[in-house]
Amino acid sequence: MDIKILLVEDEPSIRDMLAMLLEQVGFIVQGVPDVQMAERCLKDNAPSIILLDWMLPGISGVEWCRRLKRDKSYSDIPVILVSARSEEEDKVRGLDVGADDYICKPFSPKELVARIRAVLRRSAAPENTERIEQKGIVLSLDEHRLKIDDTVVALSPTEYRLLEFFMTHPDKVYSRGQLLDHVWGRSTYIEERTVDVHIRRLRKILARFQREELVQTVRGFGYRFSLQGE
Amino acid sequence: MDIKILLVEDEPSIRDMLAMLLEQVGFIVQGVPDVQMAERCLKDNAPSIILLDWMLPGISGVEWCRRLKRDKSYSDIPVILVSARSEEEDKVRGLDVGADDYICKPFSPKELVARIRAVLRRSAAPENTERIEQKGIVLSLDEHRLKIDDTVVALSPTEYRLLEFFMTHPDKVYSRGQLLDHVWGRSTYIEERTVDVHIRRLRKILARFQREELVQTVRGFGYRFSLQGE
DNA sequence: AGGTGGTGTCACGGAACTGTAACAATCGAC
DNA sequence: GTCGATTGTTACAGTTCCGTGACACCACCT
Repeated sequence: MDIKILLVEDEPSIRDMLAMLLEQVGFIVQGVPDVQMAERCLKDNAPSIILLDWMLPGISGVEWCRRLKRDKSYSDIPVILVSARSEEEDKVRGLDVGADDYICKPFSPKELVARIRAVLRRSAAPENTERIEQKGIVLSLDEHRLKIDDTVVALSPTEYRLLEFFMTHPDKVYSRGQLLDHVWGRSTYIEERTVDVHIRRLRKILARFQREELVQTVRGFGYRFSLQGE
Repeated sequence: MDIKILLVEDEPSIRDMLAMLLEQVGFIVQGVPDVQMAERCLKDNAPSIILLDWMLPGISGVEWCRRLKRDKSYSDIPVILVSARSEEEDKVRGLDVGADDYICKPFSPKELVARIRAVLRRSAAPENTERIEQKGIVLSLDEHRLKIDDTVVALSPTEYRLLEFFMTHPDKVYSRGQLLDHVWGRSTYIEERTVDVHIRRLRKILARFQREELVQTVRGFGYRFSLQGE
């Protein structure tokens, strides 16, 4: 899961330093010096979060933040305001422009990273409160628990995701590549044969409850989770 | 049904801004600069909720909150404490004093409104009594006390809040990040692994009463407080 | 000042998980 | 039936994840 940060900071030395720091932690950083450039990146790159300097030449960061948050199409991108001044008035004004967090220079790298993670964590994840039931197999997503015939069954994370995907997409054939995309996530590079092994592991578990036939092989294409027998 | 907010904040600019913000959302706001004025409003207006600045001239917000919560006739009015960043560490004390929630400047308007609604919803719900009981474990919320098998057990504030959260949200998996949000509060930036340590401490206490299995690890996702065994 | 309890962080080690290779079994076309 | 292609199965090593104890720091109390 790639996280793209749009870093808006006019002072080149600071910008570069921050970019380096953030890339080192694993983020993908696009650094720009002003709001004009930032707006272009916004459309092209769809950043996950914006790190925005308070003071900027031309349109200030605060002002841009306010506009962003008013704009329906961008208001859900979290913004962290970065301020040089550490004084009261900033905090006060920080309130009403809709920034999701606020950090004052000087700050420690650790604090910055932690705050970015916290903001991202918060803005993501509307709570998942579903419950899938098929053939006596009950997957309750919020409890993260699998029950077959009223018996609790332990699953490894991958097995769980694989089964979840199958149960939400029954009776349809998926190639190994598609399964990798959906269960492992797009940007992973894994041997397709690995899917076979996980299918095997899942089957082994289902076999304990005479549900082996649910996961079917479609030779030459992939696998299918079939509710109607055969 | 109109919701009346009593806003206690000494700094006029902040007070006005908050008042405007809240009125815009549809609340009725009465803003006052200190505790003396606040007490008068309390009697005249019967506010639905109090938004209380931490630092106030004369009697501090914290102190007043403590008194309010001791006073039977007012203890059921919910209080949200508002604190400047520098006082962030005092969060624990804030909740110990009986405040229903706590929010740090700077915060987004969205967050503030969300918290007000959440607190109101919570205090309106009749199910939120001052007592939670599960499996022989009794949390008396008003006393901040824990009893297991009729034995009083000492808990640190964090342990208490963690257990309280678990007991009010049983059988559901929470990631470390979600636990940080709910138990430590948003606007904290703490290492996620710290959650592990507190889980460990809580388990250690529960183990003294053969309740270890209540707190379960869900590998790759988080933790769960499970009432149904296994 | 010194003591105490609470808290966040770190480092270490062990356990669980997972990808891969290697081999066995099966299928389908001829 | 034979043969190549495809899939099933197993073992194993590398990696990730989690539990645990230790420790430093801070607020508070005496």
